[in-house]
Amino acid sequence: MVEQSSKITLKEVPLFSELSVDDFRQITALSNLIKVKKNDFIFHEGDEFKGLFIVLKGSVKIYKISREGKEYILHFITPPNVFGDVPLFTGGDCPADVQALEDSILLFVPKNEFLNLLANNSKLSLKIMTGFAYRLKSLSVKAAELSLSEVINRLAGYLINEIEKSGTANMLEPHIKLSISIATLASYLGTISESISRAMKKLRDNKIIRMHGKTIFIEDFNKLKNLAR
Amino acid sequence: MVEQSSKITLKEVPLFSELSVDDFRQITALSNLIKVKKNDFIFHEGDEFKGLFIVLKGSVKIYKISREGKEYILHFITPPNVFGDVPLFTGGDCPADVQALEDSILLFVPKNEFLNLLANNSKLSLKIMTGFAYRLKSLSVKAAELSLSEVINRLAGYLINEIEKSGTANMLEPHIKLSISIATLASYLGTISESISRAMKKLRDNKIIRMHGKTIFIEDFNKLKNLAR
DNA sequence: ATTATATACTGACTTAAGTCATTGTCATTT
DNA sequence: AAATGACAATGACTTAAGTCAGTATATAAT
Repeated sequence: MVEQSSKITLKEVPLFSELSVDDFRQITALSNLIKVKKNDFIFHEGDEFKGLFIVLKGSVKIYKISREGKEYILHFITPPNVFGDVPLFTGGDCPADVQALEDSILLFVPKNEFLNLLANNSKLSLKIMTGFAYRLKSLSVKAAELSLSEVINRLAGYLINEIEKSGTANMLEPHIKLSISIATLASYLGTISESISRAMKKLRDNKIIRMHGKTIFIEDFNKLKNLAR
Repeated sequence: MVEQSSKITLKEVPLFSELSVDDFRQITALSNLIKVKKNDFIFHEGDEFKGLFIVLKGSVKIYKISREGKEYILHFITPPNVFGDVPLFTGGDCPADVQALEDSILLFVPKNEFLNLLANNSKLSLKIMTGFAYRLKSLSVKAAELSLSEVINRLAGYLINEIEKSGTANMLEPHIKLSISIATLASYLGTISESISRAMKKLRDNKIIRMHGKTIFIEDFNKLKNLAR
């Protein structure tokens, strides 16, 4: 998920690919590039909402934090995707925390600029709607899995997804490189690192996966799919 | 949540309130009214996606079901709201199950009709985006709560929300009428009816709520808020 | 009113997964 | 090569919440 970290130029941001020359000039004039280091916070839940961000390089996590400090990661955002767009429409303050998972470059677009752009650009609207729709779909699955599936099933689901993104799904031995720590993966799957360790061990013991460092080889894709439902 | 079941006419559907006379005529010509009885299924996960629905009267639940038959309710939809709009943008089949919670009247709009309408109507786009944004926000909270909070905290959060919707939040004793069964509420909160019964009992024992049949009176709003975080 | 059927509540028990503490394994620096 | 620090794995134990079974209380039907 974090591997595609090559830098993207503004013109390559799909969200902006259909803008008129004038609109594009306006956006570049009013937006600004923000460089953040690994673990830097972009904003916190409850902060005043000022505008949206596009990830050009690196990756960030969008997450909620409990009173006791436990975190649940809603989304990982990688280039060339957007975050901080929801409050454009709902109003209110920042609804979650955002932190950089690695050194990253973001483009910040002030909310009013973006809304003006949106009013006159149906293609931009369609992109926002489509992005929202995909996120709703993935969040729906995540929420349902938290309620209906056990840790090992959620882990299996995550691995299947990553395999599909990796393009190795049809190879003899599909594989992925884990680009995040076990603890981060645990936060994303709504559990703790120990439970992920134990679930991974079960998958290894049952000859469903094999691990070489951070690389996970899928030895039995069917069994894994079956676990993921 | 289900109490506002008075029937809404097509002109009163906010989604359509800004349509031109021509567009409105077109929509009414190509859409159709569907009457469903309590417990009727509107569609199932995996069914071919044909278009979206607007709830004019009654209410439906959007839910996912596990292999073992346990259900998790993602949303309740009441008038004048929409469902089945996500696949318009993501493509693919119906992503969840939908069942009527009571006798209901729905308006069905075929997907291509709606997409045509959308292409020439920026106000309609804005409404869709806003609806998506609110749903993303509420689903984010639901998912995070499943991971970070216990049953009693999620129940407290639900009660707070219902109280706020009821308009009795500032009365001496805020109250709501539970319009759904304990089992349905449990599915919405990602648990089972027994656990909701026990959580309710705890709230009663601690003098946070009092119950008269289906009506719940909040005796200590602050304590309830504190439980909900 | 009386029975029937749903829904809700309660207790006893089990289990998945969390907590805590310890040890093991890397990767980086000196 | 040794040492440091971060991350990962494992074992022992606890706990929230699930399962199962039985009872009580509604709501509806005769």
